[in-house]
This record gives sequence, C-alpha cells and structure tokens, in this order.
Amino acid sequence: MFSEEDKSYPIELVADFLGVNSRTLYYYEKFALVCPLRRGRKRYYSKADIKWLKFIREMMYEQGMNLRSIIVLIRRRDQVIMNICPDDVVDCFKNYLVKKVDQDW
Amino acid sequence: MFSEEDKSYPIELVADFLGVNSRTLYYYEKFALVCPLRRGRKRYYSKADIKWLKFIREMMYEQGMNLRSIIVLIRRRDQVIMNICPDDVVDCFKNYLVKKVDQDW
DNA sequence: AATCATTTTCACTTAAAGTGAAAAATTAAT
DNA sequence: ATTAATTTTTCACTTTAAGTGAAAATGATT
Repeated sequence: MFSEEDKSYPIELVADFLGVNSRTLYYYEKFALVCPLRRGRKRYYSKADIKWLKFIREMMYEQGMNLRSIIVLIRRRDQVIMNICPDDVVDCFKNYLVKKVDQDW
Repeated sequence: MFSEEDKSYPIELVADFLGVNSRTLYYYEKFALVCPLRRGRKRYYSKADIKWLKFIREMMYEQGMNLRSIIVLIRRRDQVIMNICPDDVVDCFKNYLVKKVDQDW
C-alpha cells in the first residue's frame, strides 16, 4: 500500500510532472520548501510533496507571490495558505518549515 | 482639527519621511496600493497613507514579501496583514484596493 | 517673465527566480 | 568490473519585479 507520504518518485519524474526544470526543485530545497528523502544521494518525493510543489507554483504563477511570501505565510500558519491548500498536504510541511526556516533566516 | 485621513502632506515630505524616492510612491500608486488626493495634479497624502506605506515597506524589506503578495493578502482580507497593521490604517485601503485591483488584474 | 516644485517619460540598476551546459559523482546494466 | 545512464553540482547566464537617475514637460509662485 502506498500513502501520500511515501517518498518514491525521483526528481526527473516530479520535474516533468510539474513542468519545471529539476534545478528548480533543488532551488526550492535550498529554501526548505520541500524535503525529499535521500537514499544515498538520490532524492525521492512523495505525492504530498508533489501536491505541495504544485501549490507553490500556483501561488507564484497565478497569484504572483514570491517564495519569501510563501515562507512568511507558512511561518504564520496563515489562513491564506492553509485554506487553499488541503490540510493533509500542508501538514507535511508547516512544522518542518517553521522549524527549519526559523534557524537560518 | 486634523484627522488621520486628512490628505495634506505633499509627496516629497512623505518620501523623505519614509526614506524612499518619490518615484517609488508613483510606482505604488500604479498598483493602487495608495491613493493620494489630487488637487490639480499635485498629490496629497494623509497620516493613514503614511502609516500604510510604512507598513508595506516593512512587509517588503523586513519580511521579504513582494507587492503582488501584499495585494493578494489584502484581496483576501487576510489575517496576516490585518493583524499586524492597525485596523484604522487597513480600513482606509482594503475596500478601495479590493475593488480597484479586481478590475485591472 | 522667471523661478521653483511636481509630474512624467525613458532608460538604467539590482536582486530574486530560474535555466543551460557541462563536469563530477553515483547508480544501474551488461 | 566496465560501460552506460542518471543524478548532482557548479558556473554563468536570462528574465522579471522593484526601484532609481536624469531630464523634459507641466504647473504653481513670486
């Protein structure tokens, strides 16, 4: 059985699905906006990761928001982001991100 | 008696106070983020305008948010923006902006 | 009429977001 | 084990949002 959280999709598949360059995914990772499983050096993403990334892309390219704003909204556990994006998807990231980003930014 | 909403401050004074170029204020006006009173061609800003602009600058330069994100938050009458910025200041803009920006964007 | 401030336009700068290409490192296949 | 294929990493480049400098055009003031 595979759940939303199973990290099983390699980066190229995710990049193709989202229509982005794989380097864009590395870029988001630098901001702790996604955290794929590392098996050796290879990265594996879950369905929840993919939904989350899709959501981020929409915020950016349909709404015109920037990465920093998305991070700010997550840190504030804000209604804007929480309401639009399904709970189960957000839940995978908000705690991680709040912790992570508070450190280095 | 002068209230928060009295539009009486010329652009250079506002720009100096905020530490920005007056052209930045024209720029914000293009996005309907502020709406000074026009007497002839001259622009006059209120204290509420000034507070509002100061708030926008902080969102941008302390949080790293962009203009589009601020507009998105206002349109959603969102908690992030509404909680930080005093009610009386926000109230001057949100209805105006929601109406205005819905049209052209 | 001359001066001064304000507005407008044009072109430029800077930084965020992202990409292309290629080298280096891993992993998979024979 | 050697080759082939993938993935990661680095460098330098592109594009767009945000903002500025300079100067011309407009308008207000003395």
